[in-house]
Amino acid sequence: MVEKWLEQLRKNGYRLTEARQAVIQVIVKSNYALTPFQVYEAARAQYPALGLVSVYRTLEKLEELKLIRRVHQDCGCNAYLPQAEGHQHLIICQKCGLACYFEGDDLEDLFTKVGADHGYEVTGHWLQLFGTCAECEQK
Amino acid sequence: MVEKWLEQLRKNGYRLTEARQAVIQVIVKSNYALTPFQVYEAARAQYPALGLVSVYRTLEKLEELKLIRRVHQDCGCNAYLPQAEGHQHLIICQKCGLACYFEGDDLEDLFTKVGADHGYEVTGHWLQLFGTCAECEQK
DNA sequence: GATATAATTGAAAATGATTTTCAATAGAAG
DNA sequence: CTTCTATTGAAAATCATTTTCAATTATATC
Repeated sequence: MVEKWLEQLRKNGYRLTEARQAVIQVIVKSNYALTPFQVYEAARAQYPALGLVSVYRTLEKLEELKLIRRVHQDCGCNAYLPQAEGHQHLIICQKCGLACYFEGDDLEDLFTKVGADHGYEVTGHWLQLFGTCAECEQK
Repeated sequence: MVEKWLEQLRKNGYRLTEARQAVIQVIVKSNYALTPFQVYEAARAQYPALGLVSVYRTLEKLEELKLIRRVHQDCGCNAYLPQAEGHQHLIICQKCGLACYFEGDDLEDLFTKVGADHGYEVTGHWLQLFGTCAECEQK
């Protein structure tokens, strides 16, 4: 998976630097939305010379290549998750932050219709569920 | 409508100041999500002594009383709209920003089920549609 | 491998939005 | 009208993010 991301960077003319690899390593396999600072802290374990600025710049490129996506929440809109394949939506646990994707193909038509009923040509949507994950539910 | 909001403020022990009335007047009837600065600029037409800080403080209280809600978009997450009655979702025109609410009662069950399929107890959701409004469509 | 060159880096400064501080002001109640 | 306290606007502080810039380093070429 890391390889795929590195390949994407290379294919688009970006260099494979230590800073970028450290950032990717942290976020590529995360089930939790991470802020730039959280990525910074975690990635410094592997590459202590890393600067926070490079985290911002790397996240920007990964988002541009659609390898990650920004996650919006009440508590802030500056956290990132790996982007899912195809068209998927998020469920996020409000206790521990565990994130999980689900398919939502069947919703598209519904949204198009609802929009049309109100005079809008629907071109996109945001859907995100909040709840409690199985593990947090037990406690 | 303005009266209802003022009543809500009074009922909760807040004073009815000129600053607050100016802010309310601007946002209460808006079909467009407004940033604190946009509210500030518009409200100063009515009450020139208004400070930006008071706009922030008033928006905070209106949100707390659930009279307005924050709107998240790619271009920023600091704009506000009047809150709709009951459980409604938003459609926003990507060209002019015109916002419109629609009912979404029938979606609740679906979301609960999708969550359960992934081991989550769903407690809330965000749904927002993006598109082009009828007027912008013509151009 | 050594070299050239342009992208990338980290640190520091700048920016922009938001929050806090504080003395002055003005609602609300008596 | 007076008292009391919430609220105000201005200025300063804060926080996340972006820009600037000289030094570094990945990559292509020799």
